[in-house]
Amino acid sequence: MKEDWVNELNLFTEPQLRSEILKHGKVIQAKPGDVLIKEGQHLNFLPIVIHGKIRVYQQKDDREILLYYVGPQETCMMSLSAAYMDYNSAAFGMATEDSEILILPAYLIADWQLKYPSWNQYIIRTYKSRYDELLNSFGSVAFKPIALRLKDYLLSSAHTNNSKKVFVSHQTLANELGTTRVVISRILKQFEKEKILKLGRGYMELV
Amino acid sequence: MKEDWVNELNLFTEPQLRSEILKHGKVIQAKPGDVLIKEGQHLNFLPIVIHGKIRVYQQKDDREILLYYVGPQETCMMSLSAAYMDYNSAAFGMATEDSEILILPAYLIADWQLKYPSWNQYIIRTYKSRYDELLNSFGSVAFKPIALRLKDYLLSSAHTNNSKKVFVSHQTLANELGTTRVVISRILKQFEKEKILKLGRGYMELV
DNA sequence: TGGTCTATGTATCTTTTGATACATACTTTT
DNA sequence: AAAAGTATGTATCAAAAGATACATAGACCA
Repeated sequence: MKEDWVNELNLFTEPQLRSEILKHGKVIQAKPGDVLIKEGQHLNFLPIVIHGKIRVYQQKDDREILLYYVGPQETCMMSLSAAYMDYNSAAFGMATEDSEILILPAYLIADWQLKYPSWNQYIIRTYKSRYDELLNSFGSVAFKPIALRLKDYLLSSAHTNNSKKVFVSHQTLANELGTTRVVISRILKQFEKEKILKLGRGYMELV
Repeated sequence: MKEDWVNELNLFTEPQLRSEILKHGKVIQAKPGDVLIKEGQHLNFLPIVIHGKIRVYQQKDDREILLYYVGPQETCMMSLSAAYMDYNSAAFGMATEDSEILILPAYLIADWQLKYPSWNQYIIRTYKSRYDELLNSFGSVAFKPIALRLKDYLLSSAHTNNSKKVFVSHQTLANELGTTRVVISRILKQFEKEKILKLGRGYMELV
């Protein structure tokens, strides 16, 4: 049934808002690796993830660095900014899982902001949590050596998946942290010597 | 006359909002060097700068790094976040000029958000512009060598003041960019050799 | 089974950044 | 003018991070 996904996004309480979303929104599918948003791209829509996950990152030359992931019910800051001003995206957005994404036309957002309190709340919360997240990352990049950021990343990853095993390649870690593969391999090997973890192919196990 | 400062903040159009601000707000004075907000501090107020400037920065050990400046009519993200959740500040706020600051109780903010469109706009714009700013800084810290960030800083500083002369000490530059004085001195001397600028005591002149 | 792709290990060298120490010189205070 | 404080110049050494190159090994495929 068509309303399924509106119900899953049980964020928006006003019936009228829900019907507006139904009316104006489209749902698209994305596969892992699909780049939905490119840096510099002009955005006239707001994506809200229904299922799946989008990785938002910056890129320079052959380096990249993670900004955040957009999970179910969440949306992307870049697009939000674009909706208010006439703005271009400052980052890339790529699906990392099979995803279903609700696409809303940007011009509606400012409107809804005033009309629907639950939408208003949603926008504010998005800004707030993304800002805090970015602030955290900023502090880390500015003050922490890569080895420490790597350790933090692995611990948080293990915690999220509730498993000591983290399945990720060195190259991917490099991309998340904004450095190169060799640097990651070197540090991981050091960690192994310090008995902090054990290395395998395609994964590592924390101890 | 008491309403003077409300009129100067010609951001808020609703008469009722203006009178609420007058009723609940207090104006405080700050001198250069006054630390208004400390990292970790619990915030239950929202500061809006009327005159002057507040420097918002992070600190770790003896290092610090600039997040942004809060100028007239602007407010501080940390406090905004604190107003919605029960949050602590993630940064320091210090006056860098003689400043007049309007202090609003945090509990009013969520209320006003729904009642007054101009307040709503103000909050959203604040989040948006601060977020973009921080994103920019993040990209710089992640990808650019210090020498380049220093050059950017000086150029932007010269542009803002509309003068080729930038009056700032090496130590201050180090604090803005998150590094140490020696590093700055070294790079500046290099710039001088490359005829990019001339150094003086307490200032430098771009060419 | 051989070939290809991906992931990892590692050595070497360079660059960038940081830490420490000390000297010099200008400014402000007493 | 002497003293104290602030700003700058610079040498030396160490650590962190990056660049390049190449080797090995598992995974996957034809």
